[in-house]
Amino acid sequence: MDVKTLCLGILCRQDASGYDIKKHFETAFSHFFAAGFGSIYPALAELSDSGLVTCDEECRHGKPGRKVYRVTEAGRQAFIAALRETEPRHKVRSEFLVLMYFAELMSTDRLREVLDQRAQEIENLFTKADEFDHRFGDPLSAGEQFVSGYGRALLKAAREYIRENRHLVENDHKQNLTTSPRRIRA
Amino acid sequence: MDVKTLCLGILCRQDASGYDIKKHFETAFSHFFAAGFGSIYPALAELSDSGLVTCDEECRHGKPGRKVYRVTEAGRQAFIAALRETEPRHKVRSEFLVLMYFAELMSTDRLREVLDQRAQEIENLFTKADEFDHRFGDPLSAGEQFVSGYGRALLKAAREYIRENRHLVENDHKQNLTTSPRRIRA
DNA sequence: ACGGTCATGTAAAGTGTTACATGATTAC
DNA sequence: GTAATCATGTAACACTTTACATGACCGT
Repeated sequence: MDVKTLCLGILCRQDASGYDIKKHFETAFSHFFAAGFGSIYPALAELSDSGLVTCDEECRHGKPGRKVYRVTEAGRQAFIAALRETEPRHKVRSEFLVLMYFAELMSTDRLREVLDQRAQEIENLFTKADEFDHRFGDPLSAGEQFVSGYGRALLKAAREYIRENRHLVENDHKQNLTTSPRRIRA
Repeated sequence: MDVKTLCLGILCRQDASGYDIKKHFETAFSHFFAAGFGSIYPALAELSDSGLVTCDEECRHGKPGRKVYRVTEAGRQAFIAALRETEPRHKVRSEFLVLMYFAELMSTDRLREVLDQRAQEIENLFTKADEFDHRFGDPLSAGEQFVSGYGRALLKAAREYIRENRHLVENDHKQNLTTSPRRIRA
């Protein structure tokens, strides 16, 4: 599922500008999807061209002019069709785990730094999740509740695991970094 | 961190062919990094060109000729440097969670199907993790243990969360899909 | 004044995915 | 015999990331 389709989905919930949509990615979608302006603005232009959304430009004396997009009936149907066809994949790409995997090739100091940084990042994500859940305004939909709880549950598991197992990599007393053992193919 | 660097890392542990490296991505790295042949083979060619690895081609009467790569001292140092400089990011891209987020726009049947599929996928990943841990041959390194345990811990959390919370989205009694409520910007 | 937020957009570069093309060997 | 696994590689395509370019408004 690409950014274009996600934008369409967000617009099925509420009218929004590109900037609003970016905010949505950073809050509601933060723990399972990322998108930058460089993906969002072209996506909105394409959606507009194909008639899946319409665009009202607010007149402002300044240059840019805030553009508020609204989904059309065709757009809504297209998104519902996309939901029917999308494979429910789930992919992780973790440089953090790569570093842990190669712990033997890293200094203890660097390992500690990386683990602390990751632990801190997890705490920040908890805070962000709290802010999202307790924002006032609309109550959370069932989907939002499920997804928010999911993120929280995995965050909790990650925090606990790191706390209890960081010693596995930190206490790894290394010999010589340049001659650490290599396996020979059988 | 790109596929090229990861290939270099894998080669710091053991000599391998492109095919072997693909296997490594599918087993040891499966829950935190993915790479296909279309990334791996060009990466190995580039590593070879820049002198970070050498290549022994096994002569075979057939055409392809298995190529076994070996890291050079320069390559080893380059990888260790990469480990020092790599930011410990951790990104998820989950179409599954996107679907859950938009549960209101999906039929209960489709939601059940998606949840069952995800649950099954998680079970498969547990099986794969077991196979990886209990393979004979080399015992797991500290890094491998940490990463394998991490994957397992998060898998467990995901399984439990889905079991206990799928009702949130499944029991969402929908009215009319085409006119479900939309929020208006404040 | 200055920093943060609001606001839009383009272009190039980087990276990965998919499909294609080929063929031997091994296990059932 | 036939399917799976072993084995390499290219080319086109899709998509995202990053850097650039611009500027108003609001709070302190």
